[in-house]
Amino acid sequence: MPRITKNPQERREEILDTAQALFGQKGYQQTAVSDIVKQIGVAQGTFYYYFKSKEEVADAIIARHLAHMLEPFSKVAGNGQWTAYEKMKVLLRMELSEDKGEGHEDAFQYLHHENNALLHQNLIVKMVRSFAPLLAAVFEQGVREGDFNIKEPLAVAEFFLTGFQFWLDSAIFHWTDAERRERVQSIGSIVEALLGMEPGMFSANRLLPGEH
Amino acid sequence: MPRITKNPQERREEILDTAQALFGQKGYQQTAVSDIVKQIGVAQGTFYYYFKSKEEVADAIIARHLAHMLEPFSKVAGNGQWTAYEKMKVLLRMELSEDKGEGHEDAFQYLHHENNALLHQNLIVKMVRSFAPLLAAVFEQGVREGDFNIKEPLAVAEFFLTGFQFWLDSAIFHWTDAERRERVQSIGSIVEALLGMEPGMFSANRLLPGEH
Amino acid sequence: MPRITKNPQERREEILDTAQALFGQKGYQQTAVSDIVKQIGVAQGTFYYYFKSKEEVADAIIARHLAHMLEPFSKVAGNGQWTAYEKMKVLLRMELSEDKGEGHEDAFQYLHHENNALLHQNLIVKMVRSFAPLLAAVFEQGVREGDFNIKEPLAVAEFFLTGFQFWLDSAIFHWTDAERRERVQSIGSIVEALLGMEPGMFSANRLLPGEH
Amino acid sequence: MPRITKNPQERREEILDTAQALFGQKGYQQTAVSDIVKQIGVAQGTFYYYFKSKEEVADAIIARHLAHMLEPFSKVAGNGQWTAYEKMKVLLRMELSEDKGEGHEDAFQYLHHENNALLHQNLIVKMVRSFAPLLAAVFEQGVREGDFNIKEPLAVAEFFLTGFQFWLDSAIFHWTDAERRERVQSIGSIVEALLGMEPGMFSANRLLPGEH
DNA sequence: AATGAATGAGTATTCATTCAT
DNA sequence: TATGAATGAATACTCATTCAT
Repeated sequence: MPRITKNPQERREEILDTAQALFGQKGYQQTAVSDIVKQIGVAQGTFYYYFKSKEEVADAIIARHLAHMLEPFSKVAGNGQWTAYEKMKVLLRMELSEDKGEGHEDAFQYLHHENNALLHQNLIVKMVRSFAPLLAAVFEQGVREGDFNIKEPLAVAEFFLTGFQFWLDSAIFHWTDAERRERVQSIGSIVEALLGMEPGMFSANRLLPGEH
Repeated sequence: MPRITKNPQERREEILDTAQALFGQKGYQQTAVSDIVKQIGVAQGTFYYYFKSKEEVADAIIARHLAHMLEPFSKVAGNGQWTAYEKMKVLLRMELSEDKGEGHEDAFQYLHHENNALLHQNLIVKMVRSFAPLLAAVFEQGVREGDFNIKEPLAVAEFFLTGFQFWLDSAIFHWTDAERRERVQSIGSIVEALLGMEPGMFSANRLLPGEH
Repeated sequence: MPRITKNPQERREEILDTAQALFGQKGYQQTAVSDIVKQIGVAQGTFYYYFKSKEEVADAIIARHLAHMLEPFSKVAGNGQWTAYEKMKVLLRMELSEDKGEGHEDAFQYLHHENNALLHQNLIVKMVRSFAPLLAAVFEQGVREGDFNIKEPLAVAEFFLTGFQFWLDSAIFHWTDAERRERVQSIGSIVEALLGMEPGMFSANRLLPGEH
Repeated sequence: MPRITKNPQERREEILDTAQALFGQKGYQQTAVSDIVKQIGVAQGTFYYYFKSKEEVADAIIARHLAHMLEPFSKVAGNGQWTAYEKMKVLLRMELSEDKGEGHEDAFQYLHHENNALLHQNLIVKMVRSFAPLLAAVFEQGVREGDFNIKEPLAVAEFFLTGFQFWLDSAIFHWTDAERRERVQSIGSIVEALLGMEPGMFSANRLLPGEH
């Protein structure tokens, strides 16, 4: 009831953050707009002052998420110092680690709610489309450096990202923890094959935490 | 109003067929149970006499679809005469051909309705889970025959099926026809890499229609 | 909560009656569908089982109302015994009397709620369109009988009904009771003029209650 | 964002003009206050600085419209030179002509949007109330001049204006163009009857464009 | 085996209006 | 004069499912 005016930027983020949290707890469909505004303590209309629809919020969250993921990925992929082989090791480690850094694992858990499958699928599609060109460039670098042996780097990048993201997604495949771990163990040799490398270059013990 | 009694088997199929047709026209969510029964000309209650829920119908349709696809796949994979290399060529051709045989292309178009993404995702997951062991056996055969060079056949089979099914799905990736065709062209060399084969063994002209 | 099944005819009327009563108390727009079903004691869905929308209910009420009014009107207009002059006297008396018979004055009060102006306007338009041909036939009869002198009976009938219904409608013109009474007094001489009659044939004391 | 200060008179008119234009395009109810201010390029608050409510704007537009119509009407009705018969001919011609002069036909088209029926009805009621006394005076003049034969000139004026305005309104009666034209043809003889004149004095060819 | 009337939970969205600045 | 962020009330409609017959 008391009218609290905020910096529009701030208010927008506030709505985004709250929506994201609730989507994670109850799923997108199950979260009512009224849930969101009640939690923030603003009027229903305020929500619609900032976003045209509930869907637009979901899109904005995904876009934000995508940007968050793209940044470190492109930093590594575009690094001028490293060899392609080193980049791949880093990228794989990044993607495979459960812990994405300081608290981010919570921030994006919302996608793993089983009611968010569609949202999730859309995110993966967008990721593949935006990461693939960067990854293809790394592949090409690797070919020039003599470590990779590969034709059609862009197609392979897309195929790999697609398989990687969907296959290892427990929310999609309903893997148990053990099942997922087994599959993570196999990723190394799949990458080696796809990139035409010597076996063992991406052996699990070189990829998983604890290695250096 | 006229009460028409039918053979239960027949009535069940009638509901399944009608539901499938409508899912294809409007999508699963957008198809109301009332749409289905109205089209058939029976009462709402009749629907629930045969199925516990709308979801059960979707599951039944998917199961039916899965069975339809599994049959030719396992026939090829389990064939005692062919080499693994021959089997792979046939399987790839089967999956890549737009025309899945006698009229079936229509029967399963329903999955390509953009509102059926979730149904579609579920089908792919089930396909991967049931096809992978068969495909892995073919891989192992190929290794024994000296044509394939591969470790962890089951993991590779799963990974490949996942990538293949999701990546080439226009309803999921929103590919244009041209975009999809490009990607189909690249599949051959991806398979060669994954199976550790000589380049060119699965070149597009050996896979696509017209080759023998 | 107890499920009470009724004869569909009966249930339909029940909804219509309740809606009409509420429209009269609060106006069409101000009456929520939930108000209607709560009053009856059925579920929201029951309403929509019988009517596609709230508007359809309003239309049905108006149609019913129109039928109720058309019946006595056409009985008089089509009577084989009376002269046109006698018919006109009876019709004018009917329309001018506040009391439309056995309790009907309540039943159709809903239109006079100021929030029902649009509904009301639609009803008048429909009335004019359906009464005019009957009235024109009476005019023609009067001409044949030598009492009326009139060209273009249909146009005059439409014009007269329109003027009559709108002008004397207190909800539209916001007349006070006194203002309306004055105007009712003048109707007789207007009719005389329109029908080309001798003055005094429809003098107020021949039209209003108390006369015979 | 740039704050543009204008002459208050000007700004007020700007709002009125814009609102009128939008009411004509989408109807009163369908036009949101936000539509109006967006079109002008001012803030929501500015609207409410000039008008207490959306309804007040509608009232102001109608009042303006009424004034525009009243002026020529009263000029003719109050003219000292003409006979009542001449005045009536001019007035009828004015009202029946599709083209109300220099571009005004566009300015008031808004009323003919079918969603403005209520606005329209209100305007007609106000017109009747303000034109009737002027018209009654003309009737009385005609009686004195021996051309009209009429009792109760005010009542007849009100009745005539009401019938005329509602009956010939295509937005209210949903007349087709042809239907409306037929009715316009009949107006002359209705006026003759109401004013107790000789037939033919207001024959269509004396009223419609082309006559002098 | 079939009917069909009845249930009832569930919510995104609009928009006129206010008010602190 | 003007801004624009914030308010908050208000509701028609869908549809999967049930159940008495």
